[in-house]
Amino acid sequence: MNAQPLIDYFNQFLPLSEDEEALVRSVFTERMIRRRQFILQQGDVCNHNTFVVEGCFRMYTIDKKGKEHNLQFAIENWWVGDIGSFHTEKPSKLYIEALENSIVLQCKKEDQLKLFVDHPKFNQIFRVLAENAMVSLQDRILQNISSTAEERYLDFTERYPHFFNRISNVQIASYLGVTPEFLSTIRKKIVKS
Amino acid sequence: MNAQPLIDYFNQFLPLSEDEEALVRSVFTERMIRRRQFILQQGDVCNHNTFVVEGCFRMYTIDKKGKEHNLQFAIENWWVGDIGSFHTEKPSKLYIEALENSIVLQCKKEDQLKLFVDHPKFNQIFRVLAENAMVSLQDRILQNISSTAEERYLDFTERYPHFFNRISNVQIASYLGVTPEFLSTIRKKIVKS
DNA sequence: ACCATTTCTTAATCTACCTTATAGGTGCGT
DNA sequence: ACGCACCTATAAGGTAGATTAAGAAATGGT
Repeated sequence: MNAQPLIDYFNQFLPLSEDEEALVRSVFTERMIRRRQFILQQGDVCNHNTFVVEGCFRMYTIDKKGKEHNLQFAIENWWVGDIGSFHTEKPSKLYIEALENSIVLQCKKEDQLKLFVDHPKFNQIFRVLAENAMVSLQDRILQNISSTAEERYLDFTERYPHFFNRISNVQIASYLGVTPEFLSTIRKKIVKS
Repeated sequence: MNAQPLIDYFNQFLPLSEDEEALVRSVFTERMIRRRQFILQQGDVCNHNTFVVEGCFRMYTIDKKGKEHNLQFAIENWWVGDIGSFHTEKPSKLYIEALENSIVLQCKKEDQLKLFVDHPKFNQIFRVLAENAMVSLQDRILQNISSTAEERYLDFTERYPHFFNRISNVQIASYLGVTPEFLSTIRKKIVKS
């Protein structure tokens, strides 16, 4: 079990003491997830907070018409989980599925609370993480209500160049909120110009 | 100067000690904002975190074509501010404008940091606030990529019934990402059915 | 090495939503 | 009472993007 990537990650924000590092090691457990495997399914309560060490995930929902809509991708050094369900302990509306064979570090809800109580520094780290997430979510909303699909696609390729060659266009289309067919015509138009 | 609404608000999350209440009183200052007045303009750095005691605000951006797009409204007991700019101290792309004569409580960046350092409890409160905000932002993104304008409007009226009679349809249309004309036809259709 | 599945593309038709324009309504200041 | 600014409604024509269908290319499992 190797929690080092997560400890390195935390140290970027705020250097951890030996104690705190030990606590992280004791609280997070490593798991291998195979491609197509789910770590959360609609109807389940999200009991774990998940840090991606290696691999790739998508978090999505299925609407009344049966269509999937990607809310978020997560690769190395990203967090993934349904925070709403995690907090309220209500059933999630989301699925989280591995797009590649992956390695994650997971922490149960009660253990994460222990982290916050015993070492307030983690409150600060997770506050900053949540605030950063807010900023990018706000950006994305602004984009959704103010840009065309083409502009959103171009921005996506610039903002997430590593996702781009790793995630299929079907998944990217679902993230951008367009059909794969229309993404295809967008791509053709961009290549031409 | 009356910080009681804010103190009541904090107490809902986590009861404050006398010390902490005093700190809140010393760190937040009251301001009256008149209708049409701005508390943030594009290009300025967002130096304050703002809690709305009374009144109503909208936070919006202006795109390259000169169109306004509402990102958020804020009424009593809501926070408003550009967190991205607040953190990075980079110029904001956003405007925050009062839609009604309003009363707010504001706190400077360095004072808020003091709050976090002196009383870690505020780290926890603001972590929970940020996480809650994340959840509703995620919901909104899912809605934007999966629903029609009519569905989004109906959801808005259910989710925010108090906004609804207080904010003009022009502003609501801008929040939903449609033109006021199209919102008008949506409303007509809903009344009919 | 093979078949099955998924992925990408192209094209025709269709719909949600935008644009522009016009007109009536409502509140507010003087 | 009047004019002015702002908000809402209606309608015609236009465009971004959806839907359906069908074929080609790539990928994966066994």
